[in-house]
Amino acid sequence: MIVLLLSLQLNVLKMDSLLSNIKIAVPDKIYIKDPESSDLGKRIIEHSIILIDEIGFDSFTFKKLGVRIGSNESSIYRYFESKHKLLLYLTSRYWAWVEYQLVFATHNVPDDNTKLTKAIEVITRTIKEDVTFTHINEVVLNRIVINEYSKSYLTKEVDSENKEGYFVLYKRLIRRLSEMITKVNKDYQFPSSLASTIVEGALHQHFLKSHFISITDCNDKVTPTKFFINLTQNVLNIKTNGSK
Amino acid sequence: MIVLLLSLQLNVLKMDSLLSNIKIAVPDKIYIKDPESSDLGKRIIEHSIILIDEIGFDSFTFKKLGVRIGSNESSIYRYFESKHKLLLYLTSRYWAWVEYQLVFATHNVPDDNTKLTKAIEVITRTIKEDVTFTHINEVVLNRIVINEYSKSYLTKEVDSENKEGYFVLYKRLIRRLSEMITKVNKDYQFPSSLASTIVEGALHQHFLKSHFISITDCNDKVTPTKFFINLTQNVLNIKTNGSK
DNA sequence: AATTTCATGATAGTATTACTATTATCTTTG
DNA sequence: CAAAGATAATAGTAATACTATCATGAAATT
Repeated sequence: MIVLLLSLQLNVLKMDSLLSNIKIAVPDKIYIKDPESSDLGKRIIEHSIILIDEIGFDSFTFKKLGVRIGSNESSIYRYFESKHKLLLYLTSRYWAWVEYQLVFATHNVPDDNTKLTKAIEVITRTIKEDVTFTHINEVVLNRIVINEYSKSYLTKEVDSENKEGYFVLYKRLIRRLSEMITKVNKDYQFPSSLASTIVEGALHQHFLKSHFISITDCNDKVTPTKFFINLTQNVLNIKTNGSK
Repeated sequence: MIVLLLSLQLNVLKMDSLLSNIKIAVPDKIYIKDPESSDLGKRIIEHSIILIDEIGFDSFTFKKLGVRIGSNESSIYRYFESKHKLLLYLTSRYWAWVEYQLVFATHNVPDDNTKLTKAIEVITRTIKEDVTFTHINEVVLNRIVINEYSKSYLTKEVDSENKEGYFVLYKRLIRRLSEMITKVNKDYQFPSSLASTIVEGALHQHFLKSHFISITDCNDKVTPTKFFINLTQNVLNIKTNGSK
């Protein structure tokens, strides 16, 4: 596992203490050659995100990406053995980034309930701006996750790929949320299912508000965040106090 | 729209009254030629369900299906213009079947809360036996929906296909559930989002309990049904009375 | 300065997919 | 019995998802 530094605007000290806690990493078997290790690799990541967003993962090919970045199909294959692995890589980085944001937003928050609420906010919000100034555009990557993430695990190879560790980031984020739920209400019987429902459900509600508005209440004003915070508060029997 | 009779063991009178209410139908543009209208058509449906379950939708091809049913690839193309349309057809029939079960299980139930609970049971349960004795195996079809349904709408063509009416059955089921939620609690602000979360979330929990057990509490004893009934009761502030 | 290494590029090739088109054959119905 | 309609067989196409080989150019090593 290679530790992957996310360049957020933090001072070094804070970053260090956070990183020692969470170790953001992408399982190294996902790629053949680390795309962060070269200029071409970074261009592959940057433009694959843009291309997949534009034409959809199904129509996306390494050949088209090659044309886009002025490079050769065969060169891209030296980094990723298939477009499926590329998707796995991109979405892993997304979940790693969300986990980082979650740890950052919730550390040093003393009240467990406020902490949970902040966690749900981070997980369910619409990403509006490209926070980091790297080759990865989080706004676009978020759209890809909404539109394509399910395809990365709805395969006949899930079980073997799960064993290889390709979904650790996703699962760890959900487990983190699950633990926060349990801290707020020790007697609640389904913390993991609630957590996985929030993470998956948020993606789904974001999708619905763009394509199936008749089966969601979410829109630009009523956000998935509001829906899931309200839901969680009710499910865990939290008395809403006046404070936001 | 051609009305599609589901051969359940019901007396004709009851069936008539139910059908007049719900009109179970598959949008006819989904297929080129109605597969119910011929023996070959029915074999296509029956064995496509089995084959997709066996090898997964991604590896499924009309050529392989042709070999399986001792027919020719080109003949299958006379019924469906693509395997994507076939998926749309199969899943539409699934949702139509669930809707039918839902209407059947909830009609004449006077108490709104009991009605909602029964509806959630129908939507979230594991299908254990092949109820009908047609060419469609609902147990296997249910597995296909769990593993492949998302792929039918996570495409660049969703909006145009939605306009063509390919997702009406799915949306109508969710709207039906949404209405039941509102009847139980008129003040609840997110009935549609709750309904879509239950339907999608149930599929997801079923998937998780087969492949990612560490992020769900569901298993053979703790069913997705229990989780979602408990969740809904809490979200809608329903006081649990002793009666089951 | 020569050489080895290494990353990338170019080209070719393969099996499969997702179809379309045409023609032949077989079955049903008038 | 003939015509119509359904199905089967065959061929063909462009694209996909790769693999393999060889060339080139730049950087690092000797």
